[in-house]
Amino acid sequence: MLKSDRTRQRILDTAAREFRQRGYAGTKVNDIALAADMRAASIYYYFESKDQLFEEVLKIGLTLIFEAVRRAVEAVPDKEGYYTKLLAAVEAHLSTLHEYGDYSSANIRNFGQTPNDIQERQLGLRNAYGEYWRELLIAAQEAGVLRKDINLSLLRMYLFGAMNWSLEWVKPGKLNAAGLARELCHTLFEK
Amino acid sequence: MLKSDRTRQRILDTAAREFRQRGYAGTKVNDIALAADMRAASIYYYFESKDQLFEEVLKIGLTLIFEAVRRAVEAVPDKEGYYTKLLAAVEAHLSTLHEYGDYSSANIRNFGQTPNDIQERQLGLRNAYGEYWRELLIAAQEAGVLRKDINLSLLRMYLFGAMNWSLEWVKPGKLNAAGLARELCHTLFEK
DNA sequence: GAAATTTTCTAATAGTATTTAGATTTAGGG
DNA sequence: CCCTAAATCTAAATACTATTAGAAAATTTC
Repeated sequence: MLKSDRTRQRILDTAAREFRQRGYAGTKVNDIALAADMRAASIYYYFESKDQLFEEVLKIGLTLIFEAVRRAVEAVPDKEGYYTKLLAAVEAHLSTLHEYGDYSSANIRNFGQTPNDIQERQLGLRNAYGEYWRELLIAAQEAGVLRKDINLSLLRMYLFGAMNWSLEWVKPGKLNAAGLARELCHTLFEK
Repeated sequence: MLKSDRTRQRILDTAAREFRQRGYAGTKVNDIALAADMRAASIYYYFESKDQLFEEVLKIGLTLIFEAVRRAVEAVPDKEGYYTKLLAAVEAHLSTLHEYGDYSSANIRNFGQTPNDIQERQLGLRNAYGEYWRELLIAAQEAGVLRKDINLSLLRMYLFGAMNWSLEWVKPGKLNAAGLARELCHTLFEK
């Protein structure tokens, strides 16, 4: 790996941490630079503006989760059924959410306070992820894992809320994604 | 009501809206002032600093919900049982959350990015609200409304997440708190 | 190991933010 | 109406912030 790529990655990691903790406007380019052990001007060698760096962090936060969930669901053999698929999806979402907690949290915490033009460029990805879950839940309901009288749109929103909120209360390093996922699915779905 | 009190309230309402939309650091005293139809300096007649104004908004956001939930639960006659009490609590949380959406959302969105000294002064209230729910859920479980094998700490966190996330997806003016509460309780609890 | 390229730094610019001081206006009671 | 106190404003002090230009240092290439 090129040095340049490692530096770029270090800036992104540091920026994610700062954006998570201090918010979009509360994070100063200088904070990121000092925490990454360089001067503010050097950031501009890798990113054309603070906004572009922020957008990149947002995108990574969601992309990592989406890909992990998709992989996890596809890895479940069809014969295992939809309860197992849902469990895998929830566990993948939770474990990636926390493994890349600075990116995910930077995204979740700040999205609603992000300038409109940035929000709009992120919407495609967001909607795609929502759509992926929508279809997963429909399939699960058709397979009998969810009662027919459950409102899937609501269920999906409740599920996102429950999962994402874990960033606010799970103590760092204390994550047991499998356990959390098992309990959540146990509460929400029927085997 | 005194003019002075109305102006103070107008500043608070405007500040809550701005803090919700732009975050703690992203909100400028001048933004609040202009949106409230005055000059920035006038804010300082009512609040000693931006921080103090922000703290006040945070506190209101949580206090209103706590009080509404407590009242709602107490209004349920004991003979109705704990499913009804839980339903009342969820509905009160949701409807207050949205009725004072700027305050609640300012609190929920920004708490994690708030400077430490402010966070610490808010913790008492937060913990008290958490404790209130903890006891409510314990009582419900003992009454048989929640299975004995459900982990109540987790359930409480999932419940908070599901409820609070609604601020991010319920369209303004489209809230049906009773419906949302019914569906959420239907999914999480057993009658 | 010298030249070329990449990376990082120092220093300056131009624009904004919070907060204070003190002047000015507004509102209400007598 | 006038006087006082409350409320608001203008203007300025002081301190930050994102970004750029161009020099300096480090790294890579030959």
